[in-house]
Amino acid sequence: MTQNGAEFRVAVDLVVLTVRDGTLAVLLVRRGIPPYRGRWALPGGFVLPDEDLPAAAARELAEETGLAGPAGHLEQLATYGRPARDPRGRVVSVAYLALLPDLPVPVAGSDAAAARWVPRARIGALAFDHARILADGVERARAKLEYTPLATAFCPPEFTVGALREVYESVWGRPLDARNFHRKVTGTPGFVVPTGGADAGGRGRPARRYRRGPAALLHPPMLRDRGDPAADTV
Amino acid sequence: MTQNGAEFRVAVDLVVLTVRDGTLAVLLVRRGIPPYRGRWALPGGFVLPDEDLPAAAARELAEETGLAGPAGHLEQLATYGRPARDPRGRVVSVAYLALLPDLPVPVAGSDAAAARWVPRARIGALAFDHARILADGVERARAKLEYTPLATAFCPPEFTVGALREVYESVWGRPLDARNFHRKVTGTPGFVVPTGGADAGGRGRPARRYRRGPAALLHPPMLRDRGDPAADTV
DNA sequence: ACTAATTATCGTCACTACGACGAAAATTGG
DNA sequence: CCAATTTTCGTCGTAGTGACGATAATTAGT
Repeated sequence: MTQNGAEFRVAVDLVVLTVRDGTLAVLLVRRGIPPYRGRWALPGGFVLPDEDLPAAAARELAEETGLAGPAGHLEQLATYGRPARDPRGRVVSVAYLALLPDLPVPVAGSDAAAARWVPRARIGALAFDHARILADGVERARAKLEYTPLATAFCPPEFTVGALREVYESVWGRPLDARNFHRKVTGTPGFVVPTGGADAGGRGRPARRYRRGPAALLHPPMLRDRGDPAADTV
Repeated sequence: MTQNGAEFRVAVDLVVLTVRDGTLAVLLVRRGIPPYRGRWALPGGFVLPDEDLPAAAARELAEETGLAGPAGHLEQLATYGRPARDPRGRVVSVAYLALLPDLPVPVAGSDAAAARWVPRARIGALAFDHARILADGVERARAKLEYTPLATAFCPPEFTVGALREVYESVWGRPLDARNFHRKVTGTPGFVVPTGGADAGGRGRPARRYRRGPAALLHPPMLRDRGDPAADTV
């Protein structure tokens, strides 16, 4: 045990995901200052002296998206602290994963430079070790769709089974059978509850609307086939 | 985004688990200095100025157990940073989860005060927020037994199906059917591979010996019933 | 208005996996 | 030699799933 610790700065970085136009998109900001000036990076910033970690993550999320309400989902992802990960010095970054519905288009930088939704397939080099953090975040999201009703965090409060299926397909990167998916979602207790309304205006038969159900875990889980590791277009 | 971060100290704390005598046990140390002097705590310490986080965790684990080799399992758990969690000041702790076979009895403090395996059911109040960290670690271990071959990390290199079942029963806190467990373990591709040897000396029929197989994930997972939330004797 | 295309929803069927349990094999302890 | 114990192999009924057929309810096109 070391008696006295060295001094570090602590940051939070956010992996903010949404589903737009049938693909997984990530919220990125373009850095306006060195290091990595001009490079795309995950939104984030330093933790304030008396600020709790989840509060810091929520604050950064609100600053970057203009969203404050309890919509979506926010959870701690992992912590990254390689000594050389930040050229400014020893910075330990606690990464958070946020899942949001598409609607709240990021208010282009209330603070930082331009913030944009970037489809995951078109992301190039990122600043710092953010590529790794992003990869970990996407994998976490993919895994959690299996055994939690978290996919609903990508949807507005009311949604259709088809919209929920689009979330799964976008995040997992593979098509699902609409009929089996419908059976699974409506048959798993507590996953979704019907609101009574219907969703007119679409092309085909109007779909019933649902809200997120009370279940915290899906039983049994909805397993993705890992036999054929999804063609992951990075 | 905040321009300059405040200064923090960064620690690693370890949730070290093993299975002894059919129960889950946790490695604890008795604090020799304030704060919480005399209280039991998770082993841990400050990260060195140029040390990577996994390296710090591995170092503390080696210091506390005398174990250096690649036996067992070590993974990052979560990070705890409540402003008031340490009376000495702002300390952010990155917790790691370690799973070890029973054999390496902790060398009673090469550095800290007494280190001991404590059965989980007999743990009282812990220092800092270590009770919460421990609870998170146990839940992580429980969950990972479902979909990974991680239970083998609690076993020596060669083990029997019965020993592996004891691990599951100890960690989950509920009995499993020996016949169905045997079918599942030997039938899941890559979970375990037979070594050819047998385990004489026990009471009943000698059991075949196995090694950990190449699989990283179990397909399909071995789900614990969550219907009846394990009588968790805390 | 009628038809084609489209999407949602309901059903069927075969197969896998699992829980509950029987039974045989192979040992130790008395 | 017998009882107890533990391992290992089977059996049976049921739940869950993938593949896919069929029907319902709408929009787009002619």
